[in-house]
Amino acid sequence: MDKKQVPSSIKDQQLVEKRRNQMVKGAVTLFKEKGFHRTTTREIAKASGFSIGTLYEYIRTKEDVLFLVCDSIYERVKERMEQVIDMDQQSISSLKNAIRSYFQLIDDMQDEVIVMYQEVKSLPKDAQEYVLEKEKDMVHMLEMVIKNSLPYTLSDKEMKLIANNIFVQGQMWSFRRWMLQKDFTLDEYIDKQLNLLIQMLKLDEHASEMK
Amino acid sequence: MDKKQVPSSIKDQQLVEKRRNQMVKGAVTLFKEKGFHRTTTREIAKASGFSIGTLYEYIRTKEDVLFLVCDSIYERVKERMEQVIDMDQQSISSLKNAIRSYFQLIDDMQDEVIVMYQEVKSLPKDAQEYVLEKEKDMVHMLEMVIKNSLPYTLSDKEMKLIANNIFVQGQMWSFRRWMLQKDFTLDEYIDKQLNLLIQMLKLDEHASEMK
Amino acid sequence: MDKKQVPSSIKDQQLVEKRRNQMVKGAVTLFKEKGFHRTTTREIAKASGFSIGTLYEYIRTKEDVLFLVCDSIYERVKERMEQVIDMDQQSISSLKNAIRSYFQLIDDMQDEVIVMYQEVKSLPKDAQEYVLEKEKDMVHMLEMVIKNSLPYTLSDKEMKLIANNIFVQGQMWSFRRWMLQKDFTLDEYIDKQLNLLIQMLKLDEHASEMK
Amino acid sequence: MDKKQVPSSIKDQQLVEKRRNQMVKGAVTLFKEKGFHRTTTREIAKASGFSIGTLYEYIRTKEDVLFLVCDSIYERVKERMEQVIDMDQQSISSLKNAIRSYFQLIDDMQDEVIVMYQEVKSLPKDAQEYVLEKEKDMVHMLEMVIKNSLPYTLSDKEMKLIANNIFVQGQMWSFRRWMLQKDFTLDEYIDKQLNLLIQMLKLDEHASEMK
DNA sequence: AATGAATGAGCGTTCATTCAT
DNA sequence: GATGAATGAACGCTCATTCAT
Repeated sequence: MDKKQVPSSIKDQQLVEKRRNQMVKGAVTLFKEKGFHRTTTREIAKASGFSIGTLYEYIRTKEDVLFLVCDSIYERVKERMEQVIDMDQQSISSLKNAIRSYFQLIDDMQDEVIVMYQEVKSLPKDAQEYVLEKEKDMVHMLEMVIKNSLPYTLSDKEMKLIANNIFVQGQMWSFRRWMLQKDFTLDEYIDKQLNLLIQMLKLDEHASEMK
Repeated sequence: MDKKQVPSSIKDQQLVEKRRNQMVKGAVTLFKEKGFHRTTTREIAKASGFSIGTLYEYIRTKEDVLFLVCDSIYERVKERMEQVIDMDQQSISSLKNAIRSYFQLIDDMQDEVIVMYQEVKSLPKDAQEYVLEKEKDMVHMLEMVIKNSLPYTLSDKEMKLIANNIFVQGQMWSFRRWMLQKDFTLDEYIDKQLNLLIQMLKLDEHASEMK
Repeated sequence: MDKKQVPSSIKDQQLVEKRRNQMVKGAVTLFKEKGFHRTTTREIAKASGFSIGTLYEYIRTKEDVLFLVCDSIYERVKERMEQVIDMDQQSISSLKNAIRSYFQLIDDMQDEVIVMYQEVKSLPKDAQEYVLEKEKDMVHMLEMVIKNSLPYTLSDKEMKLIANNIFVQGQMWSFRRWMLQKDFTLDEYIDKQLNLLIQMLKLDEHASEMK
Repeated sequence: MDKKQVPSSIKDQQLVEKRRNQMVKGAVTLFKEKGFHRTTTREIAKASGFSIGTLYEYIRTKEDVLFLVCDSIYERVKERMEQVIDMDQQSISSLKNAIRSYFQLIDDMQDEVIVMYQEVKSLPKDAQEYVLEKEKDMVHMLEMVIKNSLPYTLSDKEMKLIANNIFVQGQMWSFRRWMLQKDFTLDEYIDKQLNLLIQMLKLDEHASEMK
């Protein structure tokens, strides 16, 4: 549950931060293109703008790079979700806005989402658990948004299920792009998914009442 | 769209078939355990019950094995879907049955679904497209089922979206098992997803009318 | 105490034997010239007459090569000692012959002795113990020879000490060659060491009596 | 034969001396534990209490450290031998005392002896020769002690041989500790070796006469 | 004089693939 | 048709050394 640390032999923490950002940026592109396993450490180093030796001053193993990438993605997703999701608001439109924002966020970070999606399983067990924990947090955020926006209550299980559905529908936009993105624009996709959601939650009727 | 061919240097087609079945059976287990990249051709040969030399009489590259595996999985999934999904029936309960069957099928083939899910991207581009085409077929089957079962019509796009949602909800049961399978039994999961679907499609009211 | 086994992925045991002999032969020369650490696996492969890939079909790690080298040296030394040392004979001249043979053997295998001497400590702990055990056996052989040849008895400790002294004096001929071999010919060295030994054991007086 | 110099870019000779002492002290411990090759320059720097950059201000190469270590060990051994060995005394007991002191000295410096023993061969050729020269000096000291203590004369070659034997018997106490030190206490070892020596030199009879 | 980030040649090892038997 | 020994390109990683600060 604690912030998992990847040790570095460099002392200057600011530099570590900076170099790792370069690294993650370079690695995401590569991982997206060829996957984690087909990407070599030398390629990562090159894409990051430094030598293989320098790369290894900031990580211990290739898997550390993957962890850093995953961690950074989640961090950024979570950060943006927090900015965008107002969990106090209690209205259908705030729910819609939150979900719309989440979908837009996923669209923004398509490459990252795809990488995460396909490569988490290449992480060592403990890193995998750490990352999964973060995913739970994010699903939980969606859960809260729905809960607070509904004019009625749902069982915990139902909440959980719906949150998972939405969460996966977001990711689906990225990893099933070959199927979806030639038939839908992002806005279309969002609108249609929201409509279905609204129907599912029977919010259309209430909407008139509340609005 | 044609049946993609993996060439073999062995003439006897029956033997080729037989050996490849052994191969797929052995490989699935290995891929499931350690993923495609961490599995060696020697391990595949051993698990298949023949030597590395023999393995290469029936395939050209390691990726051929992956293709064979993916192809076989899709074939089996599709086959079972065809058995189970009656696309002529026009009723809510037949819709429910179809989807229930699909979810059960996914539960049955969890390991295979995960392998497919995580390794398709390791396939060469052309094999990837071939396999994706099969996935489209399967989504299309779901689409047809819904279409035929609805007492009203939906736009093609909506149909497609709903079919994709259901399709992914099925897969989600496998690849998000760490999140879902400790909170839900399979039946619970199916029931709740079906309820949500029914609500979403506003079939609950019609249900009384129709049945 | 068991014959420690280095596993090979090659099945044909005769071939394994043959290849490992090539390997040991090539490696000894290299290790003598540059030491274990400065010798690369590629150099070993080349000196053995096969590719790096083939090398690794017959061993697991570089340290295995060192172990094979050490083991083979001890095996050969021991074998020759057994041939040469007649432990039943009870006479001063048989003692002399035995020790003379041992010294000649060491001279023959100078390179090997030096390698063993300098590199055992690079072996993994368990291999080290195994090899040391063999050394004990050899010292023990010397002990027996002395014991059987003496017309009087010595305490076990004294026997052990003398055997160790002789054993090390043998090795000394190799690893202090820079000091000894420009002042002594082998025969001179042997004669003088034997004389000292005879005096030490007070065998010169008895000699007249016995002979 | 000259004092071999390791150049430093630092001018202040006192500082050079001081830093190199730190360096040697740190390095001996490390070499003892893991050998020269398995010890990294970073570890040496750390154990010496300064940074890797600073380390390289006082040496040119890693091998320089090894040379400094070997040199320092020999210096200390020689120094102590000089303190302890009275080369003017002419008696058996002074011979015994000298050799006893030498053995005790070796016991004191076991780790250092082992380091020296196993790593000299890693020194560059010229440094090796320089160090070997020092060893010759030490053997020569033993030679002188024996020569002066004997009531009769021996040929130079015999002297040399005996001195070498004693020298190596000393070292043997360290590098064959696994064999000797569980069977002998240091005093036992010394006593027994001395007895054998006395017998070898036929000093037991003379002893009564002289003393 | 001291630091430590950067470098890259070079290491040990793996494994997909080939081909003589 | 089956075997498995042989190959070598390529990988992940290390570490002695340099040099700007």
